[in-house]
Amino acid sequence: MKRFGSSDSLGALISICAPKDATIVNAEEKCAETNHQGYSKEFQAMLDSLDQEDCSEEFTGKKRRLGTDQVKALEKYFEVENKLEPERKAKLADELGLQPRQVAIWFQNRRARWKTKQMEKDYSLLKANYDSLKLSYEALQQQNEALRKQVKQLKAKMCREIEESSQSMKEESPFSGHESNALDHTRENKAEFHETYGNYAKSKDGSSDSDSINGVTKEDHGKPEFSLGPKGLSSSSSNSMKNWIQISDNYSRAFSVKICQPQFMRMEDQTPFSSDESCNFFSVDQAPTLHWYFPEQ
DNA sequence: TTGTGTTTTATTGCCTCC
DNA sequence: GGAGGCAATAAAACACAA
Repeated sequence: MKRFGSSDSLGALISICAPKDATIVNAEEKCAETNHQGYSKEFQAMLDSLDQEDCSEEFTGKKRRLGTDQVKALEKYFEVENKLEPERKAKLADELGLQPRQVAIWFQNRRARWKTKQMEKDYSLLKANYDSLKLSYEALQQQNEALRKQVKQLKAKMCREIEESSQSMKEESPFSGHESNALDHTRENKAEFHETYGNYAKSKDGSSDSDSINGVTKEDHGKPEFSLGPKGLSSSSSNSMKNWIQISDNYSRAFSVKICQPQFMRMEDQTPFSSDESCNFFSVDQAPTLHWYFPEQ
């Protein structure tokens, strides 16, 4: 039933369309039937009463388009249900004066068209979503870029400030010479300090040096001012030394602790110095290290 | 009128389901 | 194995610009 070529279709057409109560018959079928002999008088009379206009078009075996009303009716049925039950198909074919096969083919083609349109709709929807997403992405990218620039500027500014403060400390330092000289001076001064202040502590209460820390007794902590010793260092230079030590101490607390513990943080994330932007402010050439301050470490 | 692109109808071959 | 669906395709009908 499903398979028939164009030669078969005429025979199938004739066999199908021996209508008992058909009111509408396709012109193609009508013409075919007209040419066929052996129908009852009643059927022949019905055929004769059919629209002569349609029959005047000689059937050439070519395709014919469905009528507007037929298409409208089929569309209406398609809206309700896009697949046909065999009974419904037969009924519809009967109502519209078409072969059941024609109805089936029409539905099949209609489903194909619907699918294509649906795919186009889906594509448009997806494209719209994609475009919207792309716009958001680009906006975020621009925002990201602006923030990166800002971070870069802030890093540079911070570096400059650190460099400036480092420079000012360098100028303020009593050890303007090479670091090794500074270290020598420090050791020398420390020895003097030990000698002088240690003796002072001993002479004061006769106690041993055990209560003193690096020559400074517990009681001496918090003293507003003290002298490093009578030999070689004046009062003003010792003040300067004390200030330098204080500044350096604060400085090391403020920066070196973080910088010397890279295992706890990502430098590029948590310090203003990325690997390529580091100011190297602890380098020998630029600023004094604090080795001299704790030579035993 | 004609060439060309689009739409519609119909066929074919393959697949799945019962 | 038959019925029916689907994808691919052929071919006719139609629309329209040149």
